[in-house]
Amino acid sequence: MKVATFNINNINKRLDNLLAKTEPDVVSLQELKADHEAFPVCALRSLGYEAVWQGERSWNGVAILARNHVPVLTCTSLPGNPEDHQARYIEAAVQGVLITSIYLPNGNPQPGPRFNHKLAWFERLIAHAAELMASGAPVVLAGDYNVVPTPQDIYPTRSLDNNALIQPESRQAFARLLAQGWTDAMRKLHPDGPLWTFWDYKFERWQKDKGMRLDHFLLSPNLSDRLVDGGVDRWVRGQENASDHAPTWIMLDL
DNA sequence: ATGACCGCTGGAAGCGGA
Repeated sequence: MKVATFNINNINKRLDNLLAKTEPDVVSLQELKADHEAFPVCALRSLGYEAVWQGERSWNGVAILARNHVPVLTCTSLPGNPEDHQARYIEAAVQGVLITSIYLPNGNPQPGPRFNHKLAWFERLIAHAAELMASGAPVVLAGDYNVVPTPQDIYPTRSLDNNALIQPESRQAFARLLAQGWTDAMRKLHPDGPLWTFWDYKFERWQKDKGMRLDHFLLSPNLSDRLVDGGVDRWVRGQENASDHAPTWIMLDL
């Protein structure tokens, strides 16, 4: 089973290049930037994908696609705060594997209320992940975590010292999540070196290959030894009208 | 770095993103 995660930065602007070459079995999408009714159901179906999604006007939006299968929806929001109506979490089962699409709040500027919101959201994710772990189900926690887990996951710079993505609190939250027993799939496959999944639109970051690793796959213990391959489809970031993220994928031998 | 990008809304700049 090939699973991809992709912050697409508006699904209706980038449908053409979404699934063309890599043919993943499951896709976790973030930043649909589409109202619930504007989700391109028919276009995706013509490409062979069924979907579950949570849309939102203007911002956010998450989806899970499956090729030749209908994802079995289990959750359309992260438990723990009934007042949180942003579309940042969806969860579904595909062929017996529980898949998420996580779009964790960015948290800038830091410090401030937005950063506090990010950390609070992270706590809810940690609590929900603990329940998923305890269930014993095979789980892939896929998504855009908006966290640079370690210094090796970002190009050398001091200009982002105050950025929410690299703060100790953000990194500690990610580490606490991992400590439940999850495996950081991409780092397991590629222990050393850059694994950028995002390059800022500004300042020629793509041309200079100054990126960061924000999109992650966390695997439950019963899936970690099923992991056989994974990578970043960097070529997608180099296309015209690209998202500022590149699709990231793993292969599980089930 | 006092940062030049992109997409959103509304119909101009301002916000959010990371």
